[in-house]
Amino acid sequence: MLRKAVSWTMAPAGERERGVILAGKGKEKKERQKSLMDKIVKDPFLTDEELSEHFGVSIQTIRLDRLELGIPELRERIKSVAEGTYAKVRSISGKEIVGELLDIDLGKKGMSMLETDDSMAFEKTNIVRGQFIYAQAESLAIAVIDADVALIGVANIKYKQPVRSGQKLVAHAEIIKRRGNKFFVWVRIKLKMQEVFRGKFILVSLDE
Amino acid sequence: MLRKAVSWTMAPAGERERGVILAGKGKEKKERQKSLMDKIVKDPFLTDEELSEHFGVSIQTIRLDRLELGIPELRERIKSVAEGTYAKVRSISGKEIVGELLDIDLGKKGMSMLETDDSMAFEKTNIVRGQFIYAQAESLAIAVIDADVALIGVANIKYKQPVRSGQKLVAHAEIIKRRGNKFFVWVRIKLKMQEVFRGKFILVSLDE
DNA sequence: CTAACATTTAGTACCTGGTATTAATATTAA
DNA sequence: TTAATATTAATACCAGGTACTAAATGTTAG
Repeated sequence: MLRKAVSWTMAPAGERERGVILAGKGKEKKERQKSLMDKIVKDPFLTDEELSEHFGVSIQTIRLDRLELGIPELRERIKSVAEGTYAKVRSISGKEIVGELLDIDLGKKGMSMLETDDSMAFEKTNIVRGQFIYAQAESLAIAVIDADVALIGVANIKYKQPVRSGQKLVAHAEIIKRRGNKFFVWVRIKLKMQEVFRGKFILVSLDE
Repeated sequence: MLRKAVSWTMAPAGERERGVILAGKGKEKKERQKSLMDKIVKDPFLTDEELSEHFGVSIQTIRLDRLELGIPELRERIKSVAEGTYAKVRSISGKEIVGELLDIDLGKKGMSMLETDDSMAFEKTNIVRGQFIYAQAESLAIAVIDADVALIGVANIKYKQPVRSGQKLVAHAEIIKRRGNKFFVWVRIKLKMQEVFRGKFILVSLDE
């Protein structure tokens, strides 16, 4: 309908760049937007009102800026912070066993499966960090000990191949020796037929 | 007026045993509230509307329940999840390093501190799980390598003493040898003056 | 059976922190 | 002056609530 009015909001300054036209006011805008982006990244919990006070402009201007910069509203920002972190935290600190327990023969052996994902890997390479593979092995080793609580004494570990996120790891643990309250457990982790990790754990049962 | 119609949808056959109906109403409420609390704790992102559909009651009932149970509204729940994890998560998965980096001399050595807490320990014994100590060591070893990405090849580890939650661990890492893109790093973790962990990491830089 | 009570539902006004749209007003370069 | 750009304003609307009032519907004791 009123093409004129609409065309204003449809032509964001950052994309126009008609040579030398931009000066004075345009710079203020660019600087504000840069600073705005920065501020919101640092503190996603700021409302448009707080931002408008900080920059000394109207709320509408802040909203236009967010629109042009593609920054979502407060609630969406908070939500994504919450969602992004909710799952991760549970997986690393919530449970006792890392991965899914597939089979267990208490006091003898056990098997678990870990489906790796991006949150476990280095961003650039998609290679899963060692701590997650280690955690799978350690927690399975503890699980096979038929005792209420067990604790690692010594571990001797070898990472044989890098693992990429998305790959499924299957761990086998076997108690190979027992002396009193000390258990010697071998854990091998395979990716398909390839062994990617092996380690020897010496665990100490703390039961009386 | 609409009450009759609603009461139909309130009796989903399987759940209301006619024989026990005498003791009924009060227990239904208590059970629903217990279940509600549980559900919200597990998934804080549920709206009252979704909850009302799940329990087959009106939105108002859900709100009354929340009021009685002291459960805040959706936005407050999300906000507290976001706020609570915003700081923590950066250290465990957002950043590459576990613990706080105290000092670093890139390519030579580094030092980090990890304040252990209950979430890192076995509930019964308060003994910190090995994976967290390991993660501190591994991530520090990676941090001292002056390269964009590094990956663990082999690790030889010894846990010398159990650590209880609440104790502060100080890790020292030192590059002891370098051969091409392979780095040999020693990491020692101490609790006060006592050494609780030592390990040798062989890291491979993936930079071209 | 009925009155008293608990439980549940309905309806309304209001709140925050927005979106989307239209329009008016500065500012400024050419 | 004129046209483009930037800012502000005003309005209608939305989700997901709070707070409150009123009423309908069980439930149960007497």
